[in-house]
Amino acid sequence: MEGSTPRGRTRIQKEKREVILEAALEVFSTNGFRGSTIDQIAEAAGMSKPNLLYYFRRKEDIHETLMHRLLDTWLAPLKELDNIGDPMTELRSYIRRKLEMARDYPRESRLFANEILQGAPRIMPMLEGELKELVDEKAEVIKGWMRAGKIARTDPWHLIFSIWATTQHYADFDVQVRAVLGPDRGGDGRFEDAARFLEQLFLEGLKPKD
Amino acid sequence: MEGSTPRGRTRIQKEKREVILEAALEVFSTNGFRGSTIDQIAEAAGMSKPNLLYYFRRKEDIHETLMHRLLDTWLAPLKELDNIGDPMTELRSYIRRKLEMARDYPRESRLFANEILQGAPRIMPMLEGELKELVDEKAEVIKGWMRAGKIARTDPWHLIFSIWATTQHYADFDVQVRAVLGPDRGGDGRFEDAARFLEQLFLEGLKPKD
DNA sequence: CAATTTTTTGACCGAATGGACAAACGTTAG
DNA sequence: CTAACGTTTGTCCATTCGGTCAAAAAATTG
Repeated sequence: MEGSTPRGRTRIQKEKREVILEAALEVFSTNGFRGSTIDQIAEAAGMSKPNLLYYFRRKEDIHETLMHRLLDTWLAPLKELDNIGDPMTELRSYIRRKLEMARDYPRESRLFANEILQGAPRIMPMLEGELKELVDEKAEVIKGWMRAGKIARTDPWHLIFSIWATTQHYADFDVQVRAVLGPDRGGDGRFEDAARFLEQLFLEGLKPKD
Repeated sequence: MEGSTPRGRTRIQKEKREVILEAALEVFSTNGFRGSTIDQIAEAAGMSKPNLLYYFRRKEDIHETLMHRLLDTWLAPLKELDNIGDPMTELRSYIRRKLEMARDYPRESRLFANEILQGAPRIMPMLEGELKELVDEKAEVIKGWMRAGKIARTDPWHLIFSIWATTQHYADFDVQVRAVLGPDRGGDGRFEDAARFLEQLFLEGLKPKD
């Protein structure tokens, strides 16, 4: 008597749904929505296509579930940006957190990038609603820092964009970064280099003028 | 007796191929390679599918032609970065040129982003060859500026990445930028704001320490 | 164990897709 | 006008894809 799609009731259903979402994240993030097939996801999840469709009735349902989860964790770092504490310290840790997310959750970053690239057909309302509100709110915080002379005066929105762009670049354009840097700097060296550079760029670039 | 695919010989063939490539750029850049269909491209080009296939035998041929052209124009700004002239001026105009390209050729940017996101299956050799060489060469130029005390010491590769990331962001994530900024700042206001912000960020952030 | 419910699968379907082909159409040169 | 060549299209085909369905297999419950 529940919804026609099996809701995560039994233990086995919850587990299988997780397996599917994990597999779908892998597939969607590298092939995009239209470029991914249910068969691919099913194979990556180690089950047959009809079996997968028993847990998610439509391909879109998987994608939608994935996107909803994503956005929660994705915006968490920005939500933590607060005006309790030194502005420079706040910014530094925001940048670092975003960079860590690019390192630890590159597939989520690519999934998001794919969606935006295609014109954000499925999450436009969220961008214009939830996201815009959050960014506007944080832009106000940053403006406060500027008025207090704690950081240089500049456009807070574009500041946030540039932090997004630079950090997510290491997830979305990973193959290009690897190709250019070569196999030399393997492992975490690359991450630390990027962190050091970005800290310097943003913290020096935003030093108050007097 | 020429190649089996009609090479751009007659005037009409050159024209039609251009029409097709223009249409394909539009379609590929918003739907990705796998997400685009020959029918879509044909319709956008105002011709039937078999007619399109008369000029390009396979879907991949269109994409390949597009990617080759793209890379030439895409790397042009970086090639112009030279050590004849003031480093700060050089950097400023490089940033501006890249930003102008994001504004004037967003589809090309998205086409490239799509390809990289999918793991760059078709242009990997170019990334590891041509691109890496060019970047290494320009990194050397930038290092020279650092040694001469003209700009702050930092990692030149990551500097280049961050310029790419921030400027291309305005093309690749355009819908997100629009959604967050709202309809207010329409027209070129947005572009000028971004240019001002990025100039400030990079030029202040790279000011030599003494 | 038997009854009932949940999970899994093989077979199937209609639509979309990349591509082939031969016939028709148009254009131009002799 | 006609032969030759370049261009266009309708039709067709094999494959892939998203999704259905009934029936088998497990698991759960009494």
